[in-house]
Amino acid sequence: MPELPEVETTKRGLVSLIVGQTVQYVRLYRAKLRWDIPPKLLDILPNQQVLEVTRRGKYLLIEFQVGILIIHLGMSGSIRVLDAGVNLQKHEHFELCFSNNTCMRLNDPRRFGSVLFSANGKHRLLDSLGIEPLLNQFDGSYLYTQSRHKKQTIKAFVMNAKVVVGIGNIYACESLHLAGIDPNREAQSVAKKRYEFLVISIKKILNNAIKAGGTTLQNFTNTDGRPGYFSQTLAVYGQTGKPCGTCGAKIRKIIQNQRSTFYCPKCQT
DNA sequence: ATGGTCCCCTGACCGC
DNA sequence: TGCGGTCAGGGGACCA
Repeated sequence: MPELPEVETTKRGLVSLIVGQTVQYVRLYRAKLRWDIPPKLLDILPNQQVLEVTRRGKYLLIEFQVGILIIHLGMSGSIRVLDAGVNLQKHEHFELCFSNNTCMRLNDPRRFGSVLFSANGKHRLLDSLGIEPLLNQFDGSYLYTQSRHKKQTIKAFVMNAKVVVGIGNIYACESLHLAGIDPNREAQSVAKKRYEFLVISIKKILNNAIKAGGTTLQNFTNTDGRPGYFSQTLAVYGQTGKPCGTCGAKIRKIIQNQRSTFYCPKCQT
């Protein structure tokens, strides 16, 4: 579920709710996620204060004096903060309970998410990540340079986290549509001017989604427990057969690298 | 190095 | 109401 805007929205919720709180205890209800949640967290985190909550790509980073908790929501993960003692719901696998009698719970039905820990603040999964798409350094020149000699499709290219983080399937489709670029094109065949427009499109799409609180899809729950998202208009994603808002042609769905791609065959060239 | 494929898992939905 | 098939927002591991 979560793409960058959802993770960013979660991060903002956590900043307001748990920064400064001290962990009282940790509970592990089901350790088997993508990787096992390290049981040592039960010993390490109690009495630790949450210093900061940040985001790198789609990873949430909860910083403590002793190290950082690294959380990825995978396809179906969500986090909420609620009063301690509220009945455990299905698929809630992990919780941090704080001394102010609230707790942060991770819910992840498909269990593609992960909870990791790093004592020194570094992690191999974070080391190889590309640039943040909302920073100024992410611009047309950067993307153009990275794309040279890349034969993969431009859609796979913009979704490559080693190039730029946080652009998932929905927003890759939406950004390419806004930029008028055919997702089937080879990355190396796209001109610099078009990359400049693509970068502007990516930033606009992501910022709009963050402003909207993320895109509502199935089971995302905001950190305060309310379904925090309202549906936002998607121009192409999931819109197979509907008329393109730009040119009126029918939106088409294809499969690229085992993922669905939605695009307008007429105005994306 | 690069790029494509596989797969982890559960739930929702659709057609019969 | 049940059953089987299909699909889903991620992304590391693995293979050519």
